[in-house]
Amino acid sequence: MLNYSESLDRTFHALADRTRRAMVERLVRSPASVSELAEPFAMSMPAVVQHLKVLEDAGIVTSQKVGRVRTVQLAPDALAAGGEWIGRQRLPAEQRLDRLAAQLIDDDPQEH
Amino acid sequence: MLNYSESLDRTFHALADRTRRAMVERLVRSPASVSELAEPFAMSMPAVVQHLKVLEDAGIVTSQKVGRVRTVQLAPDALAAGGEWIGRQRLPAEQRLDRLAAQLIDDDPQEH
DNA sequence: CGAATAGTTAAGCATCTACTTAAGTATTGC
DNA sequence: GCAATACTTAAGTAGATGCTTAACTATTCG
Repeated sequence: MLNYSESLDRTFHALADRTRRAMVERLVRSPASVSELAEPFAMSMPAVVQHLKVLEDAGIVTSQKVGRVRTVQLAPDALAAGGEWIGRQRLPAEQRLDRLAAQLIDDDPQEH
Repeated sequence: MLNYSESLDRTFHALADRTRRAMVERLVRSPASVSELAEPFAMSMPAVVQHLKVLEDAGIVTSQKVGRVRTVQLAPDALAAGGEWIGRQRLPAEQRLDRLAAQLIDDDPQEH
């Protein structure tokens, strides 16, 4: 198992490339083959496969090959750790506003 | 102004390094000088300054120099765009669970 | 079987990244 | 003024990254 920091390194590094983000956005809709994922990009097949490897090493996608087709899908909670890390880095001022908002909603649920 | 994709590139790239993430975590507590930020790391001052430049180029921190001291602080909503992008990439299955949870809370606020 | 399809492997290359050391420039305190 | 402090600038380097082309393997279809 990877340590937490290394895992965040890989997650954020994987997301730091627009091609890979576009692949993730596509995979939110449904799983896809490597060719389907390659189709929108003016890029060789090996390049696409290398991007997929980065996503897979980061635990963002999983894949399995059936026959000659590899199907790639988003891992459940793929981006949870990254999202949570970001969520934690809020200025105290913002956190206070968040708590205030949460409290208003809690106190008076029928008003929102 | 940068386009959205380029801005996400920089944000996620900035966060893909544990040294820079540690700096962000430190800055959540309060603004700090370059030397204060450098202190936890076994790294030369120029290396630290280069990391800060990456964070600043990504819009995650801002800084200004007064006298010989440069003070660095987290930008308000520094990570908002990155957090929102991640938030959007949820499998439909997870989104359904989220909506279910939200609905349960809305329907029955005193029960949680 | 033989051709088309889907992906894989290997090698090479320009550029970027995360450092380093060395030398410089403003401030500030004595 | 002069030394200490707090950066800053410049130049260099090993290794990672994002591609490429070429050649290969496995599977499916007619």
